[in-house]
Amino acid sequence: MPRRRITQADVAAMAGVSQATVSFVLNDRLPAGVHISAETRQRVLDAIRITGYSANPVAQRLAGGRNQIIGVFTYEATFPGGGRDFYGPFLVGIEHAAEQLGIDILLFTSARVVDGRRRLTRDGWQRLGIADGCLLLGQHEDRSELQHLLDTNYPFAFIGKRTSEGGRLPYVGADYVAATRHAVERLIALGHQRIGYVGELGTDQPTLDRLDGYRSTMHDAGLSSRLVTEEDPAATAAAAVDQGLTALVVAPERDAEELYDALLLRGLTVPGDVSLLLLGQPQRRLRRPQEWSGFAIPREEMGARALQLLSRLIANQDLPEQDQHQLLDCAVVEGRTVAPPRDRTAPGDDAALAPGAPQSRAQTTP
Amino acid sequence: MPRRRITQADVAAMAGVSQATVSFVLNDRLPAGVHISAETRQRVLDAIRITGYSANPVAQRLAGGRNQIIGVFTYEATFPGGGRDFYGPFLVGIEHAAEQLGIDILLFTSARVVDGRRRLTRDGWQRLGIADGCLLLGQHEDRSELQHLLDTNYPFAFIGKRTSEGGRLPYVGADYVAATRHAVERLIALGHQRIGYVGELGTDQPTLDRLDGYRSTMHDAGLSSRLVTEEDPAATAAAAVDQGLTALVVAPERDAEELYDALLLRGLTVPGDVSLLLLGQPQRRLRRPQEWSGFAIPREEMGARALQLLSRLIANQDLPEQDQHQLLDCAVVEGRTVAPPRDRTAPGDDAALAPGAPQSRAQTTP
DNA sequence: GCCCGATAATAATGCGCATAATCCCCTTGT
DNA sequence: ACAAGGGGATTATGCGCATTATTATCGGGC
Repeated sequence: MPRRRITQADVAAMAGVSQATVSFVLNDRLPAGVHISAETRQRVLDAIRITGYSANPVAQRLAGGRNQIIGVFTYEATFPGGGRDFYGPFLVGIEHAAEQLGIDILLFTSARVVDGRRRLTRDGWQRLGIADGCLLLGQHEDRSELQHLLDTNYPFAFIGKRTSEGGRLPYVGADYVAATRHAVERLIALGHQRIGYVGELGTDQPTLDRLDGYRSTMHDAGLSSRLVTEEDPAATAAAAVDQGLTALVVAPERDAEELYDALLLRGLTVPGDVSLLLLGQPQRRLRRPQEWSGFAIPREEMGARALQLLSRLIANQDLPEQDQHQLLDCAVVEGRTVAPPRDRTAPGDDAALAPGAPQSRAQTTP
Repeated sequence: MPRRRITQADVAAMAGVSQATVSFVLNDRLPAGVHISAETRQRVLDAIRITGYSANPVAQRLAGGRNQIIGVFTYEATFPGGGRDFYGPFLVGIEHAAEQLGIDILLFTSARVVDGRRRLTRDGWQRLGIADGCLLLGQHEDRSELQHLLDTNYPFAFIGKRTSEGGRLPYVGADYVAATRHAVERLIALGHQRIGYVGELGTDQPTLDRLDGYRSTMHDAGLSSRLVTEEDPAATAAAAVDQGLTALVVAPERDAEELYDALLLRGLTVPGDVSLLLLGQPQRRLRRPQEWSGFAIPREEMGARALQLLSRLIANQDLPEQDQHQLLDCAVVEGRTVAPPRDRTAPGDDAALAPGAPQSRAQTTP
């Protein structure tokens, strides 16, 4: 173990060539007009092996090269509210892909948090430059920040579908439309007709997609959409009762567990009287995630795929459209909160319950 | 938003000074012989504010400065076996502290994995140089790698107690000795006398500390130690029965849940016939962590404290001994797998169960 | 009147690498 | 015999910053 780190100059000296030659051999790319003979090339490679040289990533980067570091930026401040449960799986996927690609991950934890979201201001921009590119995570991205990324041609990719900026934003997302569609179809197949959508009418992409999936599926089935937008779980439960809904698809931003409790309080059983279907996974950890019927976002795979996408963006200049915008399927979660509607069978007819459905109310609590 | 990034030279031009002067003002440190007047200083500061300058971390680092990046290196390959569940909390703590200190985190996911553990070879060393310092995580560190770190005076800190290298290794660990001592005392206070230690006799620090805590506490109480080192859960259960043990303290490397099942298979109830106490937290996620009596390693706090320690190591040259070696207390987990020994009460006397202990075998399964 | 020291700042250098610009030599065509 | 061209490499430059060495000015002490 030498005291001073070995540089290209050291390798060059040993091989009897110039530092530039070493750099050319390493990058295996001859910038038009430069020629290296096979023999020289081999001498350099030998010297590299003998000295155990490896490039200094800092210098590499400063000189305008790549350094195999990819940044991860989360718009949401991760910690308040245990967002780690939600974002963790993405990171796991990212790390997994990084390991395979021989890439290091830089977490931009230093970015200032303003109004509960991280901002990419002044030093933020500079810090991005450490990495070859950056993965962006979270809902509330900032338009001007995006514009800057595009302007500077800095490689980046989103985790989560993005349609703004004229489709110029590369992303790997989850197919909420199809998943929601599938969920609603599942309820319809069981015989439900009065199916409500519980959630707020935001303009974020997941919400738009879920609403799209819900509305179009209901429409195709000749059923009418019923949106329940009450904030309060008790009010939601009341609305469901008033409208005689037999099933609810619930946006994960809503407190599903509290809705469940509110329904029980009103004397309704789940899924006996009302079926509940969760459209995704909430930020908060559920007490018994497996019990909830719904679908699961393939978060680990999204992370891994996003890193791979970004890696290719960095290598190639441009990718075919279908690679830049990837939508992954969500896995169906069977769960125990879905059953045929009561009104199609004799009241109290337990045979109508889904297979394996629990018999007592206490055990049903997901 | 300027197209080209603003450099110290830009700031210098605006303030009508030299680039070096800007650097001096920024670092607020005058290297003996250099003087900056208050007026000039202010002009530079103004220019910095106006231009929105912020340092390029890459250049900073290349020039031998600090760049507010701290590396995290995990010896164990994180993924196989869901180590994320175990290492995740450390990372959460690290991130939390990083956020407060304005530091970015670099995960060395690129380090080659050999024999299931990451190695800090060739390019590993170079890559460490990106960061101001590095946190080391995991059991199986390599002596020669450590030596290199010490030789090169590279700032680092361990998460987890380290006694090798003559106490020259800074760490933040969990106080396994005290926690185990406390656990055993808890059993003794309940009336247990035949208390066994289940686990292998490794030479890793946690094992040594747990054994130390166990042995010394037993000795102090005038009881004799009984080590059960069988690999197989069934064999362990058999040994426990043969020796008439009424309580087992279990190293988390052992499959506690399978031991539990094996005891049930032999007709013993937990905690009715045998109390179980888990000495820490297993890598694998338990089915019902809260049910297990034992103690919890303050992993988030360890991560945070380690980052703070490292940050201070980087800033100051040397720290007082008690700051370099920190042991944090483990939290007692009440759980439901501990009760007074059967032989002190009438057989079948349920009053001997811990308060709130479940009545049926099925529900007792943690 | 001159040297010394303190003050105030600048020029110069190097970190390790990528890359543009340049140079040398040998072959080929005319 | 000489220009043209291309293979084979080198030298030079700059990335943005920290730091060392150097320059310039001014006020006192003798």
